Amino acid sequence: MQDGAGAEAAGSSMQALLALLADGEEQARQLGEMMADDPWSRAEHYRGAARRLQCTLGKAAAVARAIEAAAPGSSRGTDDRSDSPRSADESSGRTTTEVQERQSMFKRRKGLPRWTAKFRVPDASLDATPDDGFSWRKYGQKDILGAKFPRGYYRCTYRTAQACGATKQVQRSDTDLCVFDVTYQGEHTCHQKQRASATVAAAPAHGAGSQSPPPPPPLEQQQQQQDPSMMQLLRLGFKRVLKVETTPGLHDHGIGHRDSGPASAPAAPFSFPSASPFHLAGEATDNPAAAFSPPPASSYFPAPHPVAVDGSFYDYEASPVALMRGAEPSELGEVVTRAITTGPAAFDYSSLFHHQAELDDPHLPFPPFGGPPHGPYQ
DNA sequence: TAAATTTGACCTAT
DNA sequence: ATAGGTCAAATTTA
Repeated sequence: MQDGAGAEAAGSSMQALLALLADGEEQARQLGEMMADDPWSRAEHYRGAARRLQCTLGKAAAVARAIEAAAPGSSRGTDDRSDSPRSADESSGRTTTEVQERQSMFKRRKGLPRWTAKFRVPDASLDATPDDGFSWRKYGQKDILGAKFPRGYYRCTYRTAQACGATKQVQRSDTDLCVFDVTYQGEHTCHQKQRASATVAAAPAHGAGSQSPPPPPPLEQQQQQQDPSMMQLLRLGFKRVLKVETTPGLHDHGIGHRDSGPASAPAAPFSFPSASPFHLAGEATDNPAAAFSPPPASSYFPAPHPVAVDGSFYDYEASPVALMRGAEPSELGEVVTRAITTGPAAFDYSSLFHHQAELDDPHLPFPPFGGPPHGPYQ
């Protein structure tokens, strides 16, 4: 529902925003070319380009905020346009702005942190789904090429109520009916409390919730570095470099990043129930990648870590694994092992994760710092 | 009756 | 053109 006045006002701003974004895109592309053409040139070049890009994106963010303020409700958080009828949309009545809005929305979503987990249910015969204690709402199902089972699409139950953009995709393994590959995207910003008891939904058929908390990521990889918050990073002017791990064949870097600052994320977006129904599984069946995760995840958890429950397991995978699972390398971007911010205060678990950032622009020579370059947004 | 799921159409990216 | 992802009307469930 777009309110007339607001929408109009937003219209021109939107044009400006789009223009700025286009600029940013172009600048990023140029930066990428600079890199490609002259990989040995001095850092100043890149710094300058990065600064420009930063500036542009900062302006874009400002405009976006202005739009948001002018037309509240019309564009909620990550995505929300629940009521724009699509079927009836006069096929041609779409304005280019609408189209672009939609596109940018897609990209925004694409940029959300993404990680994968495997769940095992005790009984393959049941069409059970793993339950991690979070409340999800199924919004779609799709047959996937090459997969025996359809993939289920879920989003946080509180998506509209609390503008929580967390989503997940659940895919039953072709080979092991007890196993489910669950891909999470976006962190929970809602205030729902993760049910600690959640038993792997051995739960009969439907009902049951779903699962998956983005708990502690598998800090595999040996690398450990200080990972200041993104804002800090920006403040440092990209000085501090995150170690990026590239996947064979690729040379652009993806960097896990936190999308919009936890809107109102009070503290840790995720909580770890003292008794999670899952326990990390190192036995990721087929992938050698499992070899990467020697350090028992448990050692990273400050507190009681997941406990095994009726044979279920829960484990995180980093993109390399995903790669092995047949994902498109290009779609994976790279993995960035993020370090732990020692700051006890605002300890954000999400920074522990291996975010699988997916770059929209493969030319981007540096991490997609989605954050506005100017101070802490908000 | 409200909330959740199903399902086919629609949309975007590749 | 195709595959994957999302929407929303219809339907089912609580």
